[in-house]
Amino acid sequence: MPELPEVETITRNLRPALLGRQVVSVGLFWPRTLATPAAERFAEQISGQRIEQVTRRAKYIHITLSGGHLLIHLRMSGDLFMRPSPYAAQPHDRLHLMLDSGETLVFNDTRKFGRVWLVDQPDEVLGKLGPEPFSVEFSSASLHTALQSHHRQLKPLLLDQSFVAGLGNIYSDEALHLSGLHPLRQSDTISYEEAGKLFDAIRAVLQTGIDNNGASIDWVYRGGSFQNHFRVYGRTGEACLVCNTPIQRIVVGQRSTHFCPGCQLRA
DNA sequence: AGGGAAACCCGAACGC
DNA sequence: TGCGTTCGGGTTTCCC
Repeated sequence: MPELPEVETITRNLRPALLGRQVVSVGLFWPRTLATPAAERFAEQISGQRIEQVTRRAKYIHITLSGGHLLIHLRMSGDLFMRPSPYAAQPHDRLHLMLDSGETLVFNDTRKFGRVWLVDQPDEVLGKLGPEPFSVEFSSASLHTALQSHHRQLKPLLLDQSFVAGLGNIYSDEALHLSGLHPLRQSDTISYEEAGKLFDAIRAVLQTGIDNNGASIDWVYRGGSFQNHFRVYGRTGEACLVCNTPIQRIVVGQRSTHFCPGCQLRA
């Protein structure tokens, strides 16, 4: 389930194989993968375009083309990788982009949640995203202000991509534990000092994830090792690494939430 | 405005 | 063993 560190890793790995290449042709095996535009026009619109930039914004992979922008969201089970052409479609392959390099960019997605956009303006897709966690716009002070401006539980707020962009279920749980904050705390009760701890924790868990090439969870994304550093995620009933209290699992906003009742007081 | 639920999906895990 | 059921995960959309 690619979150920011996993997407960062995938983007970094793909960039050298994509930069400067031209899209020769397209294979589309699950039309609903295309969020926009219409499937029948996608191939003709993207063919012949050159890849000028490969970056990441939140959990989106942003491929700047000579005449547009390709945005890819892997959602739960999506994966993106290069294979030598010609490449016969494998189970769960949704989209192939054949490049002039003799390689094919493969979008494989078991659960069909992933989406691809081809737009003129990236903001059509990225416009509502909140601050990038590592940007200068995101600071201890801005986080505190933003927390004060809502009356919401911390966990769902961290998952809200318009609040801060890129945190998923795993990294939210990890950040809350690292900062010692209960997932059900109301955002407007967070002090300036606590906001500072949360800010540091968000950056720390994401950076550790990136340093470990992301986390290998499920059978989908592989390669990273951050799962070996989880403090609470998936450790229900196991001892907290800080205070030995058994990690508890609750459901918040339909999402499984892991926390330590010893370190993360609800007060 | 916030929160709950459903929808989109499928393989793994579980229950019998 | 084999079947049916439940679950999880990111995001959007709808409803209260």
